[in-house]
Amino acid sequence: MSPTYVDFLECLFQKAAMRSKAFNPDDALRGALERFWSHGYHGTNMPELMAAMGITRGSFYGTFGSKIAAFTSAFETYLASVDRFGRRTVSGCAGRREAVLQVLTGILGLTQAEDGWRGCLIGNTAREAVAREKDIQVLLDRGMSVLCEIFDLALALPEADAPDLDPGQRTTEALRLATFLQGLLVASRCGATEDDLTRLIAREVETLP
Amino acid sequence: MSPTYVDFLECLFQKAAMRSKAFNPDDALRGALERFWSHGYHGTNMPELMAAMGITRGSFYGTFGSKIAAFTSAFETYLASVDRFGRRTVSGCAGRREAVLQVLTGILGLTQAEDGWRGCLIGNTAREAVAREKDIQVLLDRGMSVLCEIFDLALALPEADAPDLDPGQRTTEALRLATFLQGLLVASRCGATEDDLTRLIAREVETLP
DNA sequence: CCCGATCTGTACCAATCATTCCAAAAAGGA
DNA sequence: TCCTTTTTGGAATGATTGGTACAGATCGGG
Repeated sequence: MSPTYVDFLECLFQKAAMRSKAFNPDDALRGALERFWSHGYHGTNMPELMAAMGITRGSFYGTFGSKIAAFTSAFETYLASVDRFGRRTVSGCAGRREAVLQVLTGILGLTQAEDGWRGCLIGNTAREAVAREKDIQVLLDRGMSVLCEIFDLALALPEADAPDLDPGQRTTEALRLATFLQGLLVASRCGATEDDLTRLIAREVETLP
Repeated sequence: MSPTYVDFLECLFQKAAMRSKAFNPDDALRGALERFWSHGYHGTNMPELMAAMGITRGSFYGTFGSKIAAFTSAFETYLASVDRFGRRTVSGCAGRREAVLQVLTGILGLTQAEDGWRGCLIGNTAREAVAREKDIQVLLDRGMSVLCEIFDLALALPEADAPDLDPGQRTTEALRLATFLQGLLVASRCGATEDDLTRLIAREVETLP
């Protein structure tokens, strides 16, 4: 009997007695994200990175390949999380003002760990030398798009006593809010107090069309 | 005749046959600023820095002492320039809306060199690891204050068809504008087009109280 | 002219960078 | 238990970091 497609599939999926990994790559990636987020790409060296990931050299290079590759993966994880977080936040709100308020304070809250030093990984990376790399540039553009999309979703909610926004208006406002959010995170590292930030957000929500 | 105060002054100012420097320290500092501005602190190594300053190792360490000291001086230069630039811009405007528009577009213009990569040295530094240094933190706070002060000055101008702002209102609005400006510069590195930025600024000026 | 300070360039320092190699140890699958 | 894979950790890679030391060339002031 000649070998069949089933035999081929057997070969395709054969794991050949592979020992299961002792660490969870997703957990390790979350550790990497935590570190890159609070200390940046250049501010993280390999010993620190691998300590944050809970693995050693061999496992790191065997699984992730290089520092920049690990960063890219961690960045993707970050974007996916922000996206989920934003959508969940918006879906829990009734009106557009409330949604914008919740998203702004929510993301600002995410960034306040470590004495407000984490900031937003997108904005942080945008200022780093590594952002000159073309691959990273693509990630940054995607990051800003994710933020804009979330605000766009928030602005699509109806608001009592105010007419709905048309798509063009929404796009501009969404970009403005994403931009403002990035500014907030810079301000938080330049002496702005918690009170300042709250006041700025409130003012922003009030003047929303 | 006993030595007099004049003799002391002579000693005080005596240069002891010191040969005048062949380079202008201010020019060198401007070169350092140019480099730090576009490439950041960690993105600039000593050969690159000294090349940008137009001097060699001996002169550098003899005059500026260390990389971080040179950065600090360059940062001061930047703050002084922004301060002068902002005040001059405001003083050339009649109304508060015009002044804010001119300052925003003016500073944004400063930052657009090198394919928009320079950004604002204040915001750039805030995202770098070196910002954890206490001395640098002080500079950052001062930087944000300078920006706020300029916007405060702009907002103090009268505007036809709108009541003057009280000082408290001015302070909040100034912080908001400085924050927004920092966000603009992040956005400009994350795929926002020239047109986007112009639209954002216009929207900001329109909704000014 | 001459003394001393500045400039130039090279060689060197120890530390750190990301990365590779390897051998021994540990552990899961059969 | 045996085999294979993964993990571990030390050693070493070559490149680069900021900083120092020092020679000789250069030049300005007295």
